[in-house]
Amino acid sequence: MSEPIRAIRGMNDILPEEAERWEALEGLLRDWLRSYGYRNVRTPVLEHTALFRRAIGEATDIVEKEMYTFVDELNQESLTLRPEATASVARAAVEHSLLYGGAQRLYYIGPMYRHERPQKGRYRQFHQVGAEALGFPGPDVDAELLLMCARLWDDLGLSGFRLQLNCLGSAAERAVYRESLVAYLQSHESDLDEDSRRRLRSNPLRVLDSKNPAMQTLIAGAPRLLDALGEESLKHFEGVQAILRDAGRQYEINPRLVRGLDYYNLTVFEWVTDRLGAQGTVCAGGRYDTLIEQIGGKPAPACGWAMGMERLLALIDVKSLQHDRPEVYLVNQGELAGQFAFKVAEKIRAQRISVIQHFGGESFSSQMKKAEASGARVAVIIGDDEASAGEASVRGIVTVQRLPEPDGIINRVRSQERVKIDRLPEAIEKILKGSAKQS
RNA sequence: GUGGCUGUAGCUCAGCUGGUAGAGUCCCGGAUUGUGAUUCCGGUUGUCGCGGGUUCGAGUCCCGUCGGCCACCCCA
Repeated sequence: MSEPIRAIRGMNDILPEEAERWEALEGLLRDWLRSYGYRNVRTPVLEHTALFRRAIGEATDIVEKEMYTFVDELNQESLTLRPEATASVARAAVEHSLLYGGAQRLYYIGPMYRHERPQKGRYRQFHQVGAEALGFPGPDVDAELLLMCARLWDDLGLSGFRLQLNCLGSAAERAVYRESLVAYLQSHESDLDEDSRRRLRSNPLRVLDSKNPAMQTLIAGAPRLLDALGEESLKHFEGVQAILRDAGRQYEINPRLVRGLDYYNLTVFEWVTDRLGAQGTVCAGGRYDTLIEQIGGKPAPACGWAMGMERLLALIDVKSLQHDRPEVYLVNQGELAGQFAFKVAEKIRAQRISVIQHFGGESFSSQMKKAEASGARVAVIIGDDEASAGEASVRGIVTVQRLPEPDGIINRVRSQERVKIDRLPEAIEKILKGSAKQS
């Protein structure tokens, strides 16, 4: 045997059992997004590297060390697997003049790629659902984007989320603040840890994000960005908060909430939970009013968030997303019956009833076991008898719990009907309706 | 990228201070020659992650390597 080829580290196969949960969640998310007027966009997973360098920022961790970037040998272009999709959506909006007809509410669902060491809630290929509201300047969209999340948590039965909010102001305000922060940090440079010293030069605001306990008193004493903001920024921030308060939604202001991507301004936020270990952020985003202009479009305000699908799924009760099961299992034995089974199966499927056709000619006994294990509610049974008569037997399947009966035998005598195949769909429907009533 | 823990059947795991690789589950056949539970009988599951070393002998000890998990870091 030759060496088996394995999947790439941090990139997971999603097998049927789990894929069913994914499909159920995706369906639910699409309905939810549509109910707020968000429309689907699908952009390529591969983009020119320059897009992310320009949008996310050269000095960010994502761009510096986490991107899957390679040169396409055929034409010597530098390409990158998208580490996030906001840049792509903005690019697509600019490229196709999507905002010409007014503001747009958009959403996407799909895989993203970051070369990080895998751990719980963090993979190299992971999936995000994201909403982007392009062309809306006011705090009302910011609030809508937050309130819709709150509603999703309610719909999914999830509790324990905390909403953290902050306001980053404008680029000009941050530049002024940055100077006072750098001055403060430099005066305490000897107390800074190695990471913070590096960031002091590259991205000083990120120092505030440090989780190092030894740094906390120093950070607490630093000048606050909120104090450096002008009237307009504060008014926008207050506008968002007013709507949240009015809706009765709790939030906390975290003045140290900075984001890892450079394009954010004004409102930034994170929904966090303590049920996921170290990767507790399930949804995060904010306003990015300068991004569209930065990538070459006509200036337009924008706001959005992204949610980690793997993290979301990890929080959702397994049972709340139901299994797919076929309606009919088609038992057949014998050569003639095997041929006839194809005709019977198609006859049933023509009525939009799902059928699993048994292959392999095992004993009736073992085929009936498989029928029950499949979760089907009806068994259609064909032997050569039925096949030569153009008929099929129909039998309801009752799922029995595995409890030992007093006499050791479970009575499974069920009515079994033998019908011409033209009458088969109605015979099946009758049983399906009957068992639906029972459950 | 750094650290800790970990790797035995498809899955869950046992395997003592080195001495012939095991159990449960799952799957298949039969008891039941055309029908689902339980039970019983029989059967298939393995380069013990990989490579090297020590030894008469390694699943077990040592070194390396790869994968997994968790944390740092980062973020969704």
